[in-house]
Formats: sequence, C-alpha cells, structure tokens
Amino acid sequence: MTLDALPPHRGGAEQLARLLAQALLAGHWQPGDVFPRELDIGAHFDVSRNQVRNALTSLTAAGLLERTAGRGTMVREIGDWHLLDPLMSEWMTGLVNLDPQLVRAIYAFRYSAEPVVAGLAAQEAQAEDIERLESAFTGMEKTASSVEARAEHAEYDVAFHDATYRASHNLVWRQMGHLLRPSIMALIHRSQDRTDTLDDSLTRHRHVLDAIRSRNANAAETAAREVLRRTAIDLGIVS
Amino acid sequence: MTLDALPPHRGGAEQLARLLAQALLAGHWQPGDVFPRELDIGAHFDVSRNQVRNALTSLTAAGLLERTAGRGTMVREIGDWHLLDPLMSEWMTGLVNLDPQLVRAIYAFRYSAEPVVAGLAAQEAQAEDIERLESAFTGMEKTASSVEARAEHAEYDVAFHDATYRASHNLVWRQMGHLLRPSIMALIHRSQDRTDTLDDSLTRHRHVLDAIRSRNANAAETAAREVLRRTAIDLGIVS
DNA sequence: GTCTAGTAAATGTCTGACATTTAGACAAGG
DNA sequence: CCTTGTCTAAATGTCAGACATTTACTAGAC
Repeated sequence: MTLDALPPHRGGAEQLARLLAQALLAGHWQPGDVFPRELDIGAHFDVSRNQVRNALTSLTAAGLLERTAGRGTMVREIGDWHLLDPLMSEWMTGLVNLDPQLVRAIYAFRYSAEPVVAGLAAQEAQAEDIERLESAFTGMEKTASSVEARAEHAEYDVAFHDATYRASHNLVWRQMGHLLRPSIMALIHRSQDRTDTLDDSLTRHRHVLDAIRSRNANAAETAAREVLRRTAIDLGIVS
Repeated sequence: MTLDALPPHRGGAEQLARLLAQALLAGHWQPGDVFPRELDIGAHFDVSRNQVRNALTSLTAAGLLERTAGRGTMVREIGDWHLLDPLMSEWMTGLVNLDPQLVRAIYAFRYSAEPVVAGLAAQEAQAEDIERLESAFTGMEKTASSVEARAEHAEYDVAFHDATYRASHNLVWRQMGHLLRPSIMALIHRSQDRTDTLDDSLTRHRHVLDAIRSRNANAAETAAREVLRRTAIDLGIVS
C-alpha cells in the first residue's frame, strides 16, 4: 500500500497522525506490512521529518506500529492495538468504515461490561452523577424527534453512557468511557433512524436512569442489558 | 517538589521516563503542580534535551502531564491518568509505594470485572487457552512451597489471570490484562507469604481452571470471585 | 559452504538556532 | 481607576543538518 490514496493534510503533526491512524484502522495496510519510510512520508505530505516522527511516535505508542532502527516500520496485528488508548477512540470516532471486527469486539465488551457498570453506578452514584444522567437523558429526549439532530442526539447518548461509567466511581471503569464514543457514533452510519426505533431506545435508557436513581443494582443491570440489545439491532449485529 | 530526591539514571529516554513516571505515581508531585522545565531536567540528569522531550512525551501521552507552550508542564489529576495504557502498567509494576487509592481502584475493578471475564472464558475458551491456563497453574503449584520463589510464583499468577482474559476471545478484555501485573505484583510486598495462605489461593485458582475447563460459566464466575476475595485479604483491603 | 568484512538503508540521537505561545510588568489613554 | 496596548522574559514547539546505531544484504576469502 502506498500513500497515494491518502488525501493531503493541513495542520500539525496531530492531523498527520490522525490521517495515518485512520488509514491503518480502515485496513489500508495489512499486519506485517512495511510502513512507508519517514522521508517518503515527509516528501509526500511536504512536512518536516520532525512532524513525521512525532506522528509516528503517537501511532507507535498506540500499538499500531512497531519501529526498529535499521529495519524500518512495520504494521502490528490488531490484537496488539491499544484499543483503550483515548487517542485510538478519537481516531476511531468519525471513521465511517471502521473494521466490522472492531465494532463487534467493542459491542461484545460493552454487552458484558456495561450491566456490571450500571449495577455499580446504582450503588455508588452521588447527586451530581444523577444530575449528569438526567441532563443527558433530557437531551436525548429533545433531539429524538427530528432527523437533522441525530448527531446531537448521539452526543447526548455518549454523555449518558459516559455518566454511567463515571457514576461507578471507579478510576478504571471511568477510563473505559472513551470507548463509548466510537461505538455510539457508529450507530449514526448504520441505523435507520426510524422514529419507533428511537422511541424504543429512549424507553430503555429511561429504565436505566430510573434504576440507578432508585439505587436498584439488579434492575440497573437488567435495564443496561436491554439498552444494549437495542443497540445490537441498530448496529446490525443481530437482526 | 524538586528533582534532588530522585536517583541518577543510566540508559536512554525510556529509563528516564520510568524514573519520572514512578516519582509521579508515588505522589512526589501534587496535581496542579508545575513540573520542572526541560532544561533543568536535562541538567540534573546530564542528558540531552532530546531525551528529556522524548520522556516527557511518553508521560504526556499517558495523561500524567499537560504541557503548554509558554506556560510549562503541569501535573494532571489522578482521574485523568490513562490507567489502561500498557506503559502505565509497566511503570506501576515494581513500584513499592504504589498509591493505596490506585491499588484499591484496580482491585475494585477486578472484583467487578473478572467474574464476568471468567464466565466469558468458560464459554469461549479453545484448547490452546486451556493449555495456557494449565501451564500457568502448574507453575503456580511448583513455586508455592518455597519462599525464595515468590517472584516466580507471582509471574505464574499473572500468567494465569492473563490467560483468563485472553480466553475471553475479546480484543478489549484482552487489552485489560496489562492491569494484572501491577495488581498482582503488589501482593509480593504486602502479603505474608504464609504457606496456608498460598495453599488457599491455589485451591481457589484450581476451581476457576476446572470451571473453565468444564465450560461452566456460572461456576467460573463464582470461582473467580472467590479468588479475588482471597486477593483482597492478601492486599490488606479487607481483614 | 561457511564465515567475515563491507556496504547501503533505515531509524535514533545530538546540537544549535529559531518560532510560537504565555504570563507578567508597565505605561499611556480613556 | 480601569482598560488597553506593548514590550520583555521564559517556557515549550519546530526546524535543519550532521552524525550514530542498528539491521539486512552482498561479495569474497578460505
């Protein structure tokens, strides 16, 4: 794979890193492939070697690449990617052609983890956590009816789930909230946005909110599982 | 906080990064504190500015620091740390005075997550996963009796739990295995290494292995919870 | 054939200079 | 008094070039 298919870029090393990372995430290179050399990348995008090195440092830190002096840069296999790195979440967000394998893996993770997290949230939530959840939920309600607000709706959706993770009051679970954005944003491109679909989703989210508010851990677990069943349908994982 | 309390270092930027990161993890600086300037660090450790910048880049990527041109480098609060970054796990491993707040947070996470993971493992494990688990378990058995093999025993312990996460056959859960090493290594410094303690731990691990081998998800969940109850005692979280 | 030296090519490092951003001091003008 | 603008110092960010180190490959010597 060459660089020719990639669009030009403007801006610093961050933009360049995003560009290259998204190309990798979209599968433009296969694991084990050799990645272009620093000088070639710099020549192609007309940036200094420093910028290239900074960008490649990010990709290496995220586990996407492996660099060895003398040999060059190689693409690592998907199992080595640091899916929990916030930078990865940022790169995955907004990527239309995210690898279906990744979408399924993240969904499967959420399906097993989020009920537990919701249960913890029901036990640990403070007043401010409830407020965050309510605020996100009312935002979802307001943006559910109009089609053009679907991006905004997704943001409130992310905020709702992120608030759930934060309400668990555990530093580790909280970090995992980063994964929510790419997972939920993938819904925009794959779901039909039918009104009854969104209504159903809203109802299920309301059950989670109610369960956490009433500090009922078991109910929260069940409700979170129901939300994710709905999500699976919208993601096209089950029919 | 100054740099004076830190030991000298040998080796490249990685060693320097580890040194500074461990100082941060041990709480030598408070959130919001200004971190020493690049030139001061370089002068103190007698390394080039390049090395310093490379080290600081790692710490920034891990969410430990925030750097702004003109202002300087500031220490971020613990909630912003990327606890799931493999580099963080590496830095935490072997740190004797790991912040008790972190130890508890990681333990609480494992207590809520690992039963689920063990359940998944019971459903998804392949032959090679079982082999890994058995190999790690027999290693734990062999090293349980002698006191001087406790470090080796801890390695097998890590391998056992890591094999459990891998057996879930989920890319995200698998990434989380990195957290196990610091958590389990903390046991070495805090537990008494009494023989009956290790025997009890071994028995509980065996139950997890048996449950996964017989593909009994519920039993695996319960057994994993029992292992972690034992861990909590050894970590001094409960008495 | 096998070992060895040599060479090319890639990433890693150093250095010095310069650019950019920020915070603060200070003075002019309303 | 307060605001505004400008200047300066200090910190991180960027660049360019030379050099160091590692790696893979090749060509000979024996």
